[in-house]
Amino acid sequence: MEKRNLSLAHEAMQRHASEAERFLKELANANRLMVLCHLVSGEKNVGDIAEAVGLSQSALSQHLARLKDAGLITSERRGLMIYYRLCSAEAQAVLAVLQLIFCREHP
Amino acid sequence: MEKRNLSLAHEAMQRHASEAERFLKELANANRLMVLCHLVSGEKNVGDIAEAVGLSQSALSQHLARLKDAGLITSERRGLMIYYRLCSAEAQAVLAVLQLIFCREHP
DNA sequence: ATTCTATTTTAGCAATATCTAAAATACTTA
DNA sequence: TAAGTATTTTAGATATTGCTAAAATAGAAT
Repeated sequence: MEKRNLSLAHEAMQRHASEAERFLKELANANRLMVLCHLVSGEKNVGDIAEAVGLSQSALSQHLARLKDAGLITSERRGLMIYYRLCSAEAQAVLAVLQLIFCREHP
Repeated sequence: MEKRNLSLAHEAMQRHASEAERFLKELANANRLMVLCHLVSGEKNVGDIAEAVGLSQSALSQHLARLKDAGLITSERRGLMIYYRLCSAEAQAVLAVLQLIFCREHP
């Protein structure tokens, strides 16, 4: 039973690690991080985000689709524009830690 | 001065985001995450880690070299074996958050 | 010195990521 | 309905990732 427990623990660890990997890969990109940081202060439309982040609309749209597919953001159309907002508490938690680490005034 | 401040802020944000990206890319891999998690409980040699994580020594060695290069771990030879240990408070902080998110008993 | 054990390095390959440019879609307004 | 605006989708090019297999190193033991 010891061996079986160990391999069960190992499989659980692998499963958790794979989930964490999928999650972290969404964040591990400077442009997507900037998008998410901009969304922390409230919803924004694509054009506004593109300007803030400095990306072509097409490139940004692909990032947004990815983040939405991963469940980190949601979108809502109102008139011509489509507004995106953060919807993941987990992402917000990690963003907060990253901000402490990388966005200090005096590193 | 407004425009210049904005672009300064934007450049600072880009710099921070790029640093965070480099950091996150090191973590955004299930095998490296498992390595780091094993090192949280203290130093280990390569063979032990390879067995715990289930990777070939060569593949593991390449991951370890990467993590070391990124400043997340250090190594020390004692006799035949080389021991690795975690040396990044930042990595530990993020690992702690990830554990809360992904390693709960009841998700 | 030769051999053994632990680990690293190199080369090469298949899969993934990310951009640009061009075409397509969706809603609005004239 | 035609034209305009906002956004998405597709295609393709280039770079990066992460493995395996084979060769190279480093220190220990015989």
